[in-house]
Amino acid sequence: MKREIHASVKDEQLIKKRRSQMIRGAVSLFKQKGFHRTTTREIAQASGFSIGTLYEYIRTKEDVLYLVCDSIYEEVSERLGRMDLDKGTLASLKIGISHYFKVMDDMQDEVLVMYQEAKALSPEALPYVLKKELEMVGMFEQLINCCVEKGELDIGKEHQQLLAHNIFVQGQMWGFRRWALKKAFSIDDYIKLQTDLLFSGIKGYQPQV
Amino acid sequence: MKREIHASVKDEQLIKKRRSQMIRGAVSLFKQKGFHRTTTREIAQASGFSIGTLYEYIRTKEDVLYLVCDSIYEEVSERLGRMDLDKGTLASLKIGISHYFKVMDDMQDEVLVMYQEAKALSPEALPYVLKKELEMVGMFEQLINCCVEKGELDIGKEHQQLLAHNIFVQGQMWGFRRWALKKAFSIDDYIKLQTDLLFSGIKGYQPQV
Amino acid sequence: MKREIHASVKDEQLIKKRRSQMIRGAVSLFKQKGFHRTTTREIAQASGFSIGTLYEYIRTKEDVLYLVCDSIYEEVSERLGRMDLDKGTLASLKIGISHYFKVMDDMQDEVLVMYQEAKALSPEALPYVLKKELEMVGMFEQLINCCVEKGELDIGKEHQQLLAHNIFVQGQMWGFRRWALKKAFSIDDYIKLQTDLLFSGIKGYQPQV
Amino acid sequence: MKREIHASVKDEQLIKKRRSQMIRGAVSLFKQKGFHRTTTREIAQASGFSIGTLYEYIRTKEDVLYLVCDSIYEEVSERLGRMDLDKGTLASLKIGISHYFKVMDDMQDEVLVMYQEAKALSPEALPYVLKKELEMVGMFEQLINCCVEKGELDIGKEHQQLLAHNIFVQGQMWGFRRWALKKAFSIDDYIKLQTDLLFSGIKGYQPQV
DNA sequence: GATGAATGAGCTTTCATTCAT
DNA sequence: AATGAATGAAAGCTCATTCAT
Repeated sequence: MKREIHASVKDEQLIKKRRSQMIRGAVSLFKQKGFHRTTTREIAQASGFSIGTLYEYIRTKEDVLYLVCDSIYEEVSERLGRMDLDKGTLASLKIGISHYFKVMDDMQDEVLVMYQEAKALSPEALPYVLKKELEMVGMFEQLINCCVEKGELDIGKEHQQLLAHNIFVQGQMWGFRRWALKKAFSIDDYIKLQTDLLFSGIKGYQPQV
Repeated sequence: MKREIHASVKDEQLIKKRRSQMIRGAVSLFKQKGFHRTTTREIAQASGFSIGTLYEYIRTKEDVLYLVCDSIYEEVSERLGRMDLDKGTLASLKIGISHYFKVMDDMQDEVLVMYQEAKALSPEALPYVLKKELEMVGMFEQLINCCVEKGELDIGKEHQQLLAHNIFVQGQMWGFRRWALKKAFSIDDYIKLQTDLLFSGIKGYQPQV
Repeated sequence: MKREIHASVKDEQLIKKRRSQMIRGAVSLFKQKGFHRTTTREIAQASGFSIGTLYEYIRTKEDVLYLVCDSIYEEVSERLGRMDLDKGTLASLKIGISHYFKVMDDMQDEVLVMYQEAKALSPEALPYVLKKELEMVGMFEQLINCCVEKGELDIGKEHQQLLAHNIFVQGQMWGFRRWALKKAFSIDDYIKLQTDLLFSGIKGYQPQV
Repeated sequence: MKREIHASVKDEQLIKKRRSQMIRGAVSLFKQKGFHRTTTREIAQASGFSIGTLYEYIRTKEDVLYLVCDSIYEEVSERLGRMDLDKGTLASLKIGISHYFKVMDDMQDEVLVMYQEAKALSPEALPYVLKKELEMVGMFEQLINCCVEKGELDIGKEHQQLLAHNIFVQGQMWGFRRWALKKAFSIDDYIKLQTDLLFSGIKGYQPQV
């Protein structure tokens, strides 16, 4: 599933180093002007090497986008992976959400970039990215499901699944709607308020059958 | 605030007609390939006229995007505007949400386009679009606030505001995450489940101070 | 030699009127932005009618340039034609020059336009314009030649011919170098000084054989 | 004052070479069809490289015109600069004029191009070109002024200034009126006759006060 | 392994001209 | 006779990609 991006250069160490320079440069450019308005020359320059060198490590401009997206998911996954998914307490769920939201806050720019540019990936690369997303949603589903199994939570399968999506989107939302949210809330406010809404719902309401 | 897009043609009736052809054509193309990968010639062709004619009704390619975004907001606003915002019952809030989600379902393609391409608008056009978004979020805030004032709901100002954002984003989410959601839910499922989650929260949870 | 510019309209009176509107509008535009940077739409607008009407009175954009050039020559010729070419006195030559320079001063804009844009005429139209120029140079030659024949002047055929060219060009020069000349001289200064230089030459010089 | 034309290429040697190819190609095209009727593709082709390469060495089509004008002035200035401006004898003035006219003869095409197209330069570039012209006129003024100071010539400041302009324009005139002058004169005839007219004036004339 | 000059397909936009009304 | 909407060839310019050094 994971696409191997072709490099002409053999030295794996070097590839890693150059690509990391590349990703850093590209994220900063994509953030400012988006993928389409950024030229390969600019990416090369921001990466600290020449256009010729850039093409020693990728085959097409889209490869850069893929590398960027991949690296972002990698980092998010990695940071979320540290959570204990199987505790099965509401407290641990709450901690998980809070942790995720904080990661999203740290990676605002990256999230924004991915959010806006991922659709520019080719039809071959897109599925991999979407799969990664589902994996992450899956983490929240697992977190929630454990609570249900431990009897801490009483919601159906479908509610669980949608809840996981909601949490995931609310994390991203902090990134892509920050033009509106940041005016009103700090990240800590945001975490507190979202948690309240998620957990307590709206008082007095009874779901109808 | 609203930008007037310049047309060389004088006949207002005709401008309206041609622009609506243009928007229809453009939405369908942007949906498939995005704004940047769509050429002006393709837009002209999809609109049913020549490239020369296209430019009689706009000045730049970006004008097309603006017209598309504007028309989408116009339609969404118009359809939401029919809701009764001041009833102040939970039932009316629920109906409002359901109504909004259904509009989002009807306009999936348009929403997706706007969602992904709005950021390609120039810095001059963007504020207008964002303002429109806030207006719509504002509608939900009002809907919620009425319930609070009528004593049907007991949540603070900030929770109200964030709740409005959440509802708004959940509507869009049905459009931009349909690759994942549609597999699991119909729009009616989606409405039912989201309403449940919004209103009942997660049973057993007590917000901490 | 003179090109008939085709008009779809029959009424000769009207053709004359419309074309004169056209020339007035075009001169003012060509002056500002040159022939190539002026659009036919602008010409139509400046003439007070629609683009469709413009094309009822010409066949191509170049026709407008031709009409402009022709009308300028017409006016210059007509005004110069009033001079008495056969008096044969130095005084009358001086008067002729002064008269011509004043015409050039009155018609600065037109002269500038013609000067800069005539070369844009098609190979078919150019000869007519050049012929007109030679006619005008010919007037000065005649003026000079009369003086020679009356014994007022003692210069050879070739000197006569070149002198006529010089006078002609010095008239135009007042138009096309006004960015430099106007800073230093009024038109009356200019006439006085040029006449001095033309007639007295440089004191103390003896032409060598 | 002098505009630096931007090049993407860094090798200064190469820039020089390519631009000289470019100027040669462009002059030949501008001569035939003028600046506006010449396309950038044609310029590239005439220069011996691709359109892409052309734009590595300039930013806009107008840059080509500027480079052409600049190079012409450079060459004319350089060749005139070799004259001894401070000798102060009529003979040296005569030699200067003759030298200048010969330069103009050698550079007929270039002069014609500059003459007809310079006005197409942008308002930012034009002043530089005009300044160059005044510098060259200034050379003749100096040449003349030395003669006056050495007592070889007896004309006032204003006559000196205008005389310099006349000489300058007569040089250009050999280029831009060659359609008429070449029929009658060789360059040597032209030099001889113009010198006669300039220096001896018209016999028998007495300037009036 | 690094460089950057060269390439040309392809893009947006303009505008002279036509023709149905 | 007048109008102005429609047309599309053609223009200027960009930029992803290649490849000789």
